[in-house]
Amino acid sequence: MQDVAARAGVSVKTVSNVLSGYEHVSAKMRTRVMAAVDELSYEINIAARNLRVGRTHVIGLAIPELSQAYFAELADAVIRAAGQRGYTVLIEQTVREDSTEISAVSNMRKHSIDGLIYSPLTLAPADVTQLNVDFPVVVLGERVHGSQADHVTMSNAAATRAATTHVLELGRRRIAVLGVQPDGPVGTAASRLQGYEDALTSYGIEPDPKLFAAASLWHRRNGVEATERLIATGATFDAIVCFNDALALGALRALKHNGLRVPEDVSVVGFDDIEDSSYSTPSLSTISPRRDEIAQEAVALLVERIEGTAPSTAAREVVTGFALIVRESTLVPF
Amino acid sequence: MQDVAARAGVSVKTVSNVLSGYEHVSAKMRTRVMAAVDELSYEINIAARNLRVGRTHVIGLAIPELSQAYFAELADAVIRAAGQRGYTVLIEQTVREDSTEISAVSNMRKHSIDGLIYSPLTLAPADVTQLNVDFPVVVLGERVHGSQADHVTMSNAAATRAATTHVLELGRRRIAVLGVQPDGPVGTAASRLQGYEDALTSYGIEPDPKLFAAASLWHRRNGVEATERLIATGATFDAIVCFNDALALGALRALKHNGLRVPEDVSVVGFDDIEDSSYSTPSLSTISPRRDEIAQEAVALLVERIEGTAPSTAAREVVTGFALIVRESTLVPF
DNA sequence: TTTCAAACTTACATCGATGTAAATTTGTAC
DNA sequence: GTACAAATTTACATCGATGTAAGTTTGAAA
Repeated sequence: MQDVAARAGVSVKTVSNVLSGYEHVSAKMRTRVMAAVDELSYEINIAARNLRVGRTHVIGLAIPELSQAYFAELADAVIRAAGQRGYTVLIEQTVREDSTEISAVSNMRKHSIDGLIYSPLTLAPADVTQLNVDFPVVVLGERVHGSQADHVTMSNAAATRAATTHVLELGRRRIAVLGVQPDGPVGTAASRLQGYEDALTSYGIEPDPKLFAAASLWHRRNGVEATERLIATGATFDAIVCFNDALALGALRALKHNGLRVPEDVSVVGFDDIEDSSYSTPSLSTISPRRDEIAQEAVALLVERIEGTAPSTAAREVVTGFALIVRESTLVPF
Repeated sequence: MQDVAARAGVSVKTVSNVLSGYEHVSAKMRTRVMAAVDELSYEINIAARNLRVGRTHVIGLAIPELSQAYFAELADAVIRAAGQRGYTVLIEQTVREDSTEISAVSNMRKHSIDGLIYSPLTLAPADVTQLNVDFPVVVLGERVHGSQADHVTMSNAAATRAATTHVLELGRRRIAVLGVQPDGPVGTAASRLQGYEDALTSYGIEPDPKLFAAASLWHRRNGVEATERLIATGATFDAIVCFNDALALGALRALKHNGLRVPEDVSVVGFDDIEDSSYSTPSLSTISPRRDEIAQEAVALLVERIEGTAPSTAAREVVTGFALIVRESTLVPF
């Protein structure tokens, strides 16, 4: 920066002012400095700036696993949203095969991020309060009592109700549900189960625990296993509401394997609208969350906290929309 | 750090030595310092260390798109491999919808990473030499003449030859190929095309350009479109070798849509072994690269360069293995 | 007891930017 | 021509760690 200042014939501070976008800099100075910057192909030292300013313009994104399509697509959306605001994203995977440590942020990086977007999966969002970090956190998922953090969530209950109502309208009445948490209702799974039960109830149907298929993880594998188990119990069903698309794709696989046709014998509906859902055989009806909207809102809330421009210190909750996408897996009426 | 030193009754430098793992520190001192660290729940300031040391222990990973399953799974593997060596990964997406800029590393972050793992897709790896960065780079893909960078690659040609030979052994003879680059052979696509042609030739079959289905991008969408186009030309074929799984999954969809049965009428084989391939209908035969091996090798090479422990300055090339996974899409003999 | 290396301390410069505050120049309106 | 705000400069401290180099203590071997 010294060199640039010398070359442009201005002071070091002026160069700094130009590069950090200080308001009161004349256009003349700005061009002169930028010319010198170009000539010397100077690039500012981020580490020094970080040290001095105390900010890194990096935000963390804590997700269970990048290899799950939903989270990969979410990460993509968050990276783009953050990029628009001049922030870089550091991804932390919270489900790790190599250690028992499930801290959302490795201690090493605690002080190199300005804030965190935290997407817990089956974890109860109460864990958020245990994060114990000194930067702002935005949680993806419904707000829980006592949480100080901002939350961005979709209407899980309403969306699952819509999905369930959709198959009810097709005339299905024995509707299984896939993805129930075996250890009692928490977080996202609890809300989705609520939506499912509400829909049934409003059709005068009593939810039947025999049609609850548990899955602690929501991978394809678990969808296959849970569906096989459900079939093995001898329970009869004519539809499956799945708590995410991976489970649903696994279910499709297991149903076919057992000679059940989709959608003729069983309607299947998923949740997430990951890319695969459009291309599976049959293609999957699902709930499409507004991923970009979620990402934008989460980044916006977080950046407001980081930069101190949030209107109030009270925890906020943003609820994003969803859409029911009807594809082949629920196409044929009963 | 001052406070910790005072609390432990040692000098600041000793604290620094303990925390940075300096060799000549007695166990007594180490425990004493660590106790003080715990009591004050002190955490070292990364920004200051970065500034002083000139390293960040962050490596960049430049991939086309995180939302593509292959790259998400690769990123996952790289993050784990890097984590084992004490490095954090910063992901850069090189295909961006929002700008024309396709620089592998945004200038802002150029100086906050110690090295880069670069996975070009359709780009010719020659672009690597234009990267013009002052840190080491490891390229995923075959080494090109003149490249100074280390390369980690799988045997693309051999793997595609194996895939093609597999369908030849089933008795298929009119074998289409999906994913050919429309603008001439470059990079990965070129190697895979070579392997396909080699396999045909060794069976005494002349490659037929009418069976070349071009796709500039390798998404499911392009697989559908290219397959539809291929069918529309009226060309007859009894197998499709696809340059990646997304294309293959798109092809499965298009074939079904056109009343062609897989594997009875057409054998389909993919490349990458992404998770979906096991769960599609029919499940997809494919080439499984050793993703973990690729990630481990790439990180190892890069870290050696960063830390100056590489045995020589000459560019190295590591070739990783692969496996042919046979599933339903190539199950029935002709 | 002597000797020498390892362990540790001390003091200070340094990495490269930005904040502060006071001083000076420039520019515009009256 | 004066007044005043904006633009700019200057000088320096500072963010929090680590490298250097010289000096002191400790401990084990000769």
